[in-house]
Parts: sequence; C-alpha cells; structure tokens
Amino acid sequence: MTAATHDLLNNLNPQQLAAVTAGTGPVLVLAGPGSGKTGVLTRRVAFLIREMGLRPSGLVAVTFTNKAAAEMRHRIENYLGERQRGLQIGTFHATCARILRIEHEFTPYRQDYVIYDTDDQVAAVTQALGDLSIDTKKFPPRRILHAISSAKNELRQPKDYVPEDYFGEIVSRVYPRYQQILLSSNAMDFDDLLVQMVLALQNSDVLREKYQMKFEYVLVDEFQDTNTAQYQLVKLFGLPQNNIFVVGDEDQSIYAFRGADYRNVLRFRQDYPNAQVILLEQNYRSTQIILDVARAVIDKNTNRTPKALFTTREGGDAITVHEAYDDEYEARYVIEEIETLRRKKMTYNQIAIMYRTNAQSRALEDALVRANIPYTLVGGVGFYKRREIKDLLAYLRVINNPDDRISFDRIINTPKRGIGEKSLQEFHNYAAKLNLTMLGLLDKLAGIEKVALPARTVKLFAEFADKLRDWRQQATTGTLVSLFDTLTTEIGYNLYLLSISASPEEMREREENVAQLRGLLARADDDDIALSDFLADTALMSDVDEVVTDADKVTLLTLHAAKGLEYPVVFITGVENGFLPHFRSQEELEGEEEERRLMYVGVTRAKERLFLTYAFKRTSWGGSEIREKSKFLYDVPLELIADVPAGLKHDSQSTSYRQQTTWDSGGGLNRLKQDLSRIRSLPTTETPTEPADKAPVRAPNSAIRSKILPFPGSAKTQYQAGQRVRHPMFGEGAVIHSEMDGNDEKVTVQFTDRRYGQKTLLAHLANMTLL
DNA sequence: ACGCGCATTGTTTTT
DNA sequence: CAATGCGCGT
Repeated sequence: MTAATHDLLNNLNPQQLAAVTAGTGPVLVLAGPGSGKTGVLTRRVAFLIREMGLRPSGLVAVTFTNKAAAEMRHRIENYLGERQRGLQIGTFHATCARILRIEHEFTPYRQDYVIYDTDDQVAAVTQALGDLSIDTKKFPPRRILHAISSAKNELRQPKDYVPEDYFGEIVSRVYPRYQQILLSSNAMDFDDLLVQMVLALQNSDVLREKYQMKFEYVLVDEFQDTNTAQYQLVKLFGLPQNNIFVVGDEDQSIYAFRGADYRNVLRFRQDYPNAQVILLEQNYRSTQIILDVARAVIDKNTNRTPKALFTTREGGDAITVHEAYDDEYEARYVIEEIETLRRKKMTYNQIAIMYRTNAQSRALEDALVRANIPYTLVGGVGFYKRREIKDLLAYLRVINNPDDRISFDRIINTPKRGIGEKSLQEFHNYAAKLNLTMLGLLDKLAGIEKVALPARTVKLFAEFADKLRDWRQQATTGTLVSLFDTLTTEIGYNLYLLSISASPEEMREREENVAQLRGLLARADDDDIALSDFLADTALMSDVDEVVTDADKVTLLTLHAAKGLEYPVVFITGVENGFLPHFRSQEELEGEEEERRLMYVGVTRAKERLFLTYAFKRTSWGGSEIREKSKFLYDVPLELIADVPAGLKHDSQSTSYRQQTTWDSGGGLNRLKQDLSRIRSLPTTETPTEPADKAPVRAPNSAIRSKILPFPGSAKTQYQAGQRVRHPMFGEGAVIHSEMDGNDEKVTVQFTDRRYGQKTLLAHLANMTLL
C-alpha cells in the first residue's frame, strides 16, 4: 500500500470528517454500531500527530481491551510509520499499571507490586473473613468482594464506606482488613489500579501537573462503559485544557455489573457544556434488515437518546429465527446452516456463534467437533485460569515479590512438602508477632529458639527458604526461561502434575500448557521484559485479546466478548427468557434494559446474515428444563423474519408471553421427524441419535428431576393482576401480571415511581406487601 | 498431614 | 453436572 491510500481524510462522511479534524476542547462522538468509530479514533490520533504536530507521547488513548488497543496501534502505524513511537495506547488498567509502576512513590506500594486477579481477591477476602471470624457460609466471599469492588469503582475508601444494611456492616468490617492484606502483600487488585491512580493524582500537585502537562490530549473509546473512577481519571488527565475526545454509544453499554454507567455520557455533556457533540449515524456494516431488527430490540429502552441509524445497504436477507427441540438440536441446526453457507463459498472465519453464558458453548463445541468444523473459542476457562499455570505463576510472583501472601500460601505446599495448614498458620502468626515479613521470617526461622513448630517443620521451611533465595538470585542474573527451568526441575513439577492428572490426556494437556507458558517467558526474554512487567502483562491479559481472525475457523464467543467485532454471519443461540434476558438481571435495577443492549450488540455484529435460535427444552444440571423463547423476540417485526416459527406467530397476536411451541402437540413429533431426517443427511462422522431416545412428548416421570417446570401460568399464584403492592426499594405499584416459573412466582409490576417503571420480580425475593 | 469419598451447592457478563 | 467443602480414617 502506498502512503496515498492512507490519506487521513479520504472517504470520510461529513460527520466523521468533523470528528477527525475537530479543534481543541472537549468532543463527544456518539457513534452507532458500524459507524466507523475505530477508524475515526485512529485517524484522529494520526491527524493530531501528523497534521497538528503533536508529540506522540503527548497524548493518551484508552480502550477497553488489549485487543482494541493493539488494533488501534496497528492502524495508526499505517498512517504514521515510525512516527508513532512513544504513543500511549492501552486499556485503562494497563495504562494505570504502567504509570503506577513508574510513580510508585506516590502510592503506598512498592515498584514491584503485583496485580491480583479475581481468584486471588477471593482468597484475600476469605483470609480477611477468617481473621475477623466471620462465617463464609453466611457471607460468601464473592458477594463481599462484589460490594468492595463496587465501592472502589465509586472511589469510596474503606473509611468512607457507609453501610446501608446488615450485609453492609459486614462489608464495612471486611473492606479495611482486605485492603490491609493487599497492601502488606504489596498487591493491587484490578480496581486499585484505577483508584490508586486517581488518589495519587488528587493527592500530589507535582504528579498531577506532570501528567496534565504530558498528556495534552486524552482520547477514550467505549466511553459508555466507564465507571466513576475511570471518569474521574479522564477528567484529571484532561485538565486544564480539557482536550478530551470521547467516543461512545449508550446503547452498547453492557458492563454495569462492574460499575460502568452509560450516564457518564450525559454527565460529560453537563461537565463540559461547551463540548462539541458529533453524531455518527451512518452504518457501514449491516444490511437495513439487520439494523431494523436491532432497532426494534433497542427501541423499548427508556433512557436513551434516539438515534437515526441508517445504512446504504438497503434490503438484505431476512433474518432467520429457529426453534430447536433442545440444545443438542440447536447445535446441529447451527452446523447444518454453516455447512449450507460453506457450500455458498462462505468461509468459516466469516461466521460467529454467540451466546449469553460461557457454559452454553459446550453443546456447540461438541457438535462442531463431531462435524469436523474448526473453531476457536474465545474466553471460557482461559489459559491463565488453569491450575498448572496459576501454580507456576504464583512461584514467579513470590520470587518477584516475596510479600505476596496469597501466592505464597498457594505454593508453600504445592507440590506437597509436608507443610500443612496448621504449620502455615503458625508461621504467619510468628511473622505478625515478630513484625517480620514472610521473607524475613523464612531467613530467621531456623535461628529462633522458642518456636511452637516441630523441628522437622522448621527444617522444611528452611529448605524452602534456601531454594527461594537461590531462585531470587537467579531472577536477577539469568533469563526468565532458565529460571523457569530451574524452578520446575527443583520442585519436581512434572511429577506433581502426573499425580494430579486423572488421565494421560489430561497430563498431556497440562504439559502443553506448561510448555506454552515457557514459550511466553522465552518471548519475554527476547523482548527484554523484566519479571515484574511480565507478571503485570499476564495479569491484565484477557481472553478476548487472543481472538485470531486469519485462521479459517468459526468463532465461538459470548455476547460481551463480541463487542467491537463484526462478522458476515452471526448466530445468536439460546435466545430464551432466562438467558436473554438473563434471570439474574431481574434483580438488578434496569437489568432488563442492559440485557436488551446486549442483544442489540449481538445483532449489530452481523453484516449480512443473522440467525436467532432458541430451544424448547435444555439440559442443565443433569435434568432437563422446559424453556420459553425470549420476550425480546416478540419485538422483532414478523416481516423481517424469513421463516417465522409457528409459536412466535401465534404469540405475537396475544399480549401475554404464554409458552407456545410446536413441541407440545402432535405437530411437534412431525417436526422432530423432519428435523431428524434433515440432520441424518448431514455429513457427520457419528451416527445420529435414535429418535426413540429423543421422544419429545413425554410425561414428566421420576427420572426427570423436580427441576422440570410447569407451564407458566398453569399454577396458582400469590399475586393477581390489578392488585396494589409495596416494594421496599421501588415503592408502590400495580401488579400487571403474575405467573409461576417453576417454584418461583414471577410478578410484573408497574411502579408509580417513573424511575423504576415496569419490573418483573421474583415474589419470594422481592419481599413485597399487598396493599 | 494427607487423601479419599460423600454431600452439598451454586448457576452471568470481565479488566 | 461440575466444583468445592467437609469429615473421617490412615
């Protein structure tokens, strides 16, 4: 490609051009899906540097995934070549981590601080709960952690934590202790990276001025997914000249569970009244039909700026909605369609299969393997979550930072070296009593006379101390790989792996993972990366970052992971109530609106073909469960659907969401037979399951657990339409509808308070009173 | 201290 | 159906 092809201002529509060439001051770009947002952002960066003469180090660009950052950097390189050296592009977390490493003296942490992932955090909370003698049964560490994390996202320190209920009381006691454990471990969790950065900037004029001078321009992608801490950070970096360029789309805000608040878009307009607002409404990605479907889904949301999304790609294929008998048939249907597309010269890497929860990938994977279709799975149980990887990284972390208590506790007896729970507790007690660090005590333990540990155990600790000393020595002199090799040999890790592996395949898999980790270390050696930086990089690496697009494989991923990506063909599977909207979303304020946005994100990933599938029943925890199609499907105008399933057609006439499928009547059998004969003709390596095993109409028998749900509406409900109720949080309201969902009663209530509107709640959780 | 087996229990999304 | 947790026996 020539330089001319890359001309910055070529092929831009007027709005895009305005965004790329905007002057100084705050700019808010509201960009619909497929409107060329990434292109605008990258050209803007290139424009500032090439045309406005800005130093590359004079701007900071933040994205939400490392992949997005890499993509941006790559594109900018095309425009600028070598001139982009020194450019700061990264996720919020990675950007903060890098700065904090340099500026650690403005924080209570040392330079070699480590980053705790979710598992480490849970371990630390459990530790704190133990220290405070709080029952982990009554107060699950994960819930406490969530509360702490929310507080941090709001920049609330332990001392500022105001409990609102009994659970909050507990949190307010655990939070400070948790923070203490992290600090003494010289460890930050993900949230701390943001919080400590904000605190450091707020507390030190010197530091703040340094970075405000340095960053003349601040650019933020996916602005609708920022939380309070991130918003403050942007604000602080941007002062005093406020050259802040943010790009976002309220309709694609899908990270509320980690504190993201799309209202930050509104707040931005309030905080910067002179901000230039640019709307990118032209979609270059999808056909009109797909956009119409997307709009139908999102239009039901209340708190949004209506956008006039349009595309020049008029028409297009109608979308396909398919009702499958169960999850297995759903998977087979997807495969059948993939084979058909393939015959029409579509390649595998043009196809993505999406779902709401990672667990749903299982059935799809099985089917793909059987059909011999190559695929890549994004996310799931990622590489860094594997036990062997976590073990070995914990060793490296302790070598890097011997204060890391969570990692220390993980490895002290892995592989088994005879130091049990009791001895370890005693060890920590001593350290606390003598006010020594773990390393300090390790070095001294053999010399202390009155130790309540048996001499044999003291000897075991001493042996470990000797090894640790050697490793730490080697870490400062040798390469990472040589350290790794010494380490794995000396602790006999292979033997240990063999002992924990249930099968030869499992052993082989684990060995491969270890080899892969060794490969990563080798690469770090090549790039001259220090141990602490390597550890930080791995901690901040997400599974989404590993998406490879060049290999000819079908991509499997969650709807969340799909954001920012696009595919000619998209399958969204499991479009059922309970998944989409997810049942847990009912408990959250505006939860359903977020689920709609999630569906919207999924739909708008598709360029040409969109398939929505759901199943009549689904296997879960061994039993099987009758499912109902997603309420969102009723919002899709029928004329946009190629082959409307009978159930959907009937239902759309009525106002209730009563379950209707073709599977619960005689017609279902015929449909199943048709499906079977079609599937039989598929080129699979395995013989299809016998239809007898799959008889669709079967009375619930004892073999099917009580999990099987009665048809909604069939059982007696406690609440009836028309009744007035009071909810402890949402206030008064009127019951619109109520039905039984298994053993739970689902009540839809229209609340008087406009902020809450209509909500569907579970009766036994909602704690409502009849008026 | 350790390992085995049984029981329980939880079930979203991710930097 | 996992994965984890607990109690018991060695």
